[in-house]
Amino acid sequence: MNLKNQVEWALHCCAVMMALPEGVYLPAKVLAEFHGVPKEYLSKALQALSQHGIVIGTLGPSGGYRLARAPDQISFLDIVEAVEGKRSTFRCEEIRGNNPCVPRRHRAGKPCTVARIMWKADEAWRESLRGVSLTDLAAQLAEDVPDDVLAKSRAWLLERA
Amino acid sequence: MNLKNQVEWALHCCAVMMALPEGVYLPAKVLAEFHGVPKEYLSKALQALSQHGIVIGTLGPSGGYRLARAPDQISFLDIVEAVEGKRSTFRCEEIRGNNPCVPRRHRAGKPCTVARIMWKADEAWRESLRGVSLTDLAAQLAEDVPDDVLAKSRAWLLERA
DNA sequence: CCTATTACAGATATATTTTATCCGTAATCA
DNA sequence: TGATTACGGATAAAATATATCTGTAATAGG
Repeated sequence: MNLKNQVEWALHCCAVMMALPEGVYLPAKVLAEFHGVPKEYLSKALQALSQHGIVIGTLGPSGGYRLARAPDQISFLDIVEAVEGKRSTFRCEEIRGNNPCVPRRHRAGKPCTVARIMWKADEAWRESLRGVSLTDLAAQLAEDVPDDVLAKSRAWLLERA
Repeated sequence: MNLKNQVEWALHCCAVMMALPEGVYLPAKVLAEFHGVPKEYLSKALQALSQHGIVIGTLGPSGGYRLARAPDQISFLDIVEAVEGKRSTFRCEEIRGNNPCVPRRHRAGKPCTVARIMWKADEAWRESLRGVSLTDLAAQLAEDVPDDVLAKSRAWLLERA
């Protein structure tokens, strides 16, 4: 079980887009080159972010993408769910219904006990992601990444925005 | 991103094996029929549980599987990891290394900031699963499942053990 | 000892999902 | 008008999940 690599790409793209001045858009082509990933496929992830209102895409020359709201209003969960979907990682196939001892009428009732436990763990995962905003990420990046790399990257991106 | 259906099967099988008296083994064939799932493929999951020391498999007639330790010593995480593996759901492909502004030498240092956050969420998921034992599951099942279904199921299984 | 039954390991096959790539369209800016 | 961009849909290739099949070794019971 793996998350799509698009999730990683989307997160890094959002991190990068935080550096954009007001009204400036970054083309998918530039984001793809910066991260060394295929442009066409990355575009699908960016479109998913756009459809979920996390980024804004504009057409034409000087078009591209930028964040749709302030970084502190965008959580990791927003981004992950936009790309990966909101469904739980655990699919309950209701195999308890195959128990030869349970009558067919017994359809209703609570969801499966096993599923409830798995879904709760899934919610813990989401809760953890919900608690981290892009602002939090920026703060961590400021600690982790050397200042010159940060500055050079900003310049590189703005040249191409 | 989905967990394997074998995870669901393995959890339900472990739930069922709690009902076994000392020294009694339940064949994969019976577990498969009880849950309405293909025997051959279920066997792979049971073998994974066996390899990880969660169940014990014995050969020959009257052979089969039983839990390797007390139910309160087996967590959901044990079972899930046995079938699904211990690797994080988030694969970091180190795309930060593709940044054209970062020199090649810069290999070392901390793991990627984005990855650390994703791995932390993964750990929250595991922590949640670690906190639920088979005993906890049994308690919940006692509440959720009607007594007669529980009794009939036990009888059905023991007939075939 | 013989036979039926079982777990187990490995090879193979099928289905589904992920990972792309390609193309046409519409919008936008110079 | 022409270059550039996002967007949507179709298609293709690769990886993974979902099985199935085979043979082997161990074991209980006759």
